[in-house]
Amino acid sequence: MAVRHIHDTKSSLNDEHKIVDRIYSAVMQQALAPMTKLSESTICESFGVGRMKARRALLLLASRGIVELRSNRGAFVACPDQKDADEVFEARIHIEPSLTAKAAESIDEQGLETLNEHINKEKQARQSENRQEIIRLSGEFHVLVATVSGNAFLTRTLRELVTRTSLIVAMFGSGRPSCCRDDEHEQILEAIEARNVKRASKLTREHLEHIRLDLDFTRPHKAEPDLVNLLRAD
Amino acid sequence: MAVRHIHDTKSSLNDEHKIVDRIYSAVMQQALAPMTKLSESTICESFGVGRMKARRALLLLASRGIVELRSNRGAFVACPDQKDADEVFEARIHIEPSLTAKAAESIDEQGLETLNEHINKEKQARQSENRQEIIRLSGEFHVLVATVSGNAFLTRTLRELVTRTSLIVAMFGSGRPSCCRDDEHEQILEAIEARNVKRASKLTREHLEHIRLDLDFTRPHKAEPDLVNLLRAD
DNA sequence: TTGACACGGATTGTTAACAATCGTTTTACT
DNA sequence: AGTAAAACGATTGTTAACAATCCGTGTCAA
Repeated sequence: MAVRHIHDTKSSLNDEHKIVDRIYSAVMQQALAPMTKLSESTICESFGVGRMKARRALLLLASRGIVELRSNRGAFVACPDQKDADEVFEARIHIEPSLTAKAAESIDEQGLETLNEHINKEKQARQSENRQEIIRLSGEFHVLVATVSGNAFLTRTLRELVTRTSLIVAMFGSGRPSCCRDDEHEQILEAIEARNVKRASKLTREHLEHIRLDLDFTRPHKAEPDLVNLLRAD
Repeated sequence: MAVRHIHDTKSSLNDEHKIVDRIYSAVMQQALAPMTKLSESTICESFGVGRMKARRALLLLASRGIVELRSNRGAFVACPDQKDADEVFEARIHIEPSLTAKAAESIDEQGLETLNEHINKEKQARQSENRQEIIRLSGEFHVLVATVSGNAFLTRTLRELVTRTSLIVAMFGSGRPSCCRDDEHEQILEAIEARNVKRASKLTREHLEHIRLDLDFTRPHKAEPDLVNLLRAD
C-alpha cells in the first residue's frame, strides 16, 4: 500500500492517475475554469484512452470534489459555493499551521533545499509575469510543505485542498493584484529555516487568512466556461 | 456541489456510495479483516448491482486506501504496514486535537446532545460486551466530533483516517484488554462541555497516543500473506 | 410572437460478450 | 518420485453494442 505499484508500467491504474493528475494540475493553475464541461469523449481523445478509463478518472475526480457528476449530463469542473469555501479554508487552517510547525521542527537539509528551489521558481515566475505559472507554483508550495513532511496522506489531503482553493479563487477572487503577494511564502520558509516553530505556524495561518480575505462573495460569480482544449496529452 | 444529489433517489452515484459506506462500516467494526479478498462477483451478489458499479465502488475504496487493487488479481482489504500506521497517526494527531478544541469552543446544544447520546451507546455496548459494536462506536466517536463541527471535508477525512486505524489495529493491535478503555471519550466530552479548549485538545492527543502505544509492530503481523498461505497446508 | 409539444442528435449509463492474466492442476519427462 | 512445462478454470480488464436520458430545434396552434 505504501509503495503502490512499482512495476505497473502500463497498468490502468497509472493511466487513470495520469489523467487525474493532469486535470488536478490544470485546475490548480486555473487553466480549467469552474463549470467547464469535461465530456467523456474529450477525455478519451485528449489522453488516448477508452471510455472506461475516462469515466473512472472522472469518478475519482468527483470523489475528491474537483468535478461534479450530474446524472445523464456529464462531468463539470466543480463550482464551489461560499459554504464550500468556508469548509476548505477551515480545514486548511486546521491542518496547515501545525504542518508548517512540524516542518520547522524536523525538516532536514534536503527538504530545505527543495523548498528554497521552489521559492526561487516562484520569484522567477513572478518576474516574468507568467500568471498561470505563478498560480500553480503558489499553490504547490503548500503541497510541498506537506511533501517534505514525508506524510503521503497529508500530502494528498493538501493537494485536494489546494486544488479546491484554486476553484474557489476562480469563483470569488477579487482579482486585485494583492492576490498574490507571495513574499509570504518566503517569510514562512525563513521561519522554517530559523526553526522558529511558533512563527512558522503563525505566518501560515495569517497567509491563509489573507487569501481568504481576498475573496468577495457579494459579487456575481464568474463561472462562464471558455471551451478548453488545453488538455491534449503531449 | 454543496447540495449534491437531492433528487437522485435511485441514481448510480448513490448505489456506489451505499456500497462504499457499507464496506467502510464493515472495516471500521473489524468485520472485514485485512487481506480479505473482495471479488467483483461477491460485491455484485451482496449488493445486487452490476459489475460496473462494483468495480467503481472498489476504485473509490482503493482511492481512499481502504482496499488495494492488484492488477488482474482483484481487490483486497488493505494491509497497512508500520509506515502507513505512522502516517495515519501523525495525520490524526495533526488534525483531531484542534478539531476537538474547536468543538469545545463552538459546539451548540444539539451537538452536545448528539455526543452525549453517542457516549451512552458506547457505555451500553461495553456493558453488553458486544465487541464489534464497541469497536464501531469507538471509532465513530471521532468521526462524530468532526460531524458536529459541521465541516464535511474534515468529516470525510476523519472517516478515512478512523477506518484505516481500524485496519491498523487489526494488523498490529496488542489485543490486550486495555485496548478499549473508553472512558477517555467520556472525559473528552466532559472537557468539551466545560468549554475547556486546552484540556479537550490535550485529552484528544493523549487518547490517540494511547491507541498508538497499544500497537505492537514487533510481532508477526496477523494476516501476513505467508502465514495465510501456510495455513492452507491442509 | 409566444408557448407547448414532439422529434432528432448527442451524450451518458448499462449490459454483455470478448480478451488477457493469474493460480492451480494436470501431465509428461528425467 | 520429483520437477517443469502445458492446459484448464476462474477472475479481472477491455471493448463494443445497446438503452436511456437530456438538450436543442422545429413545428404548430393559440
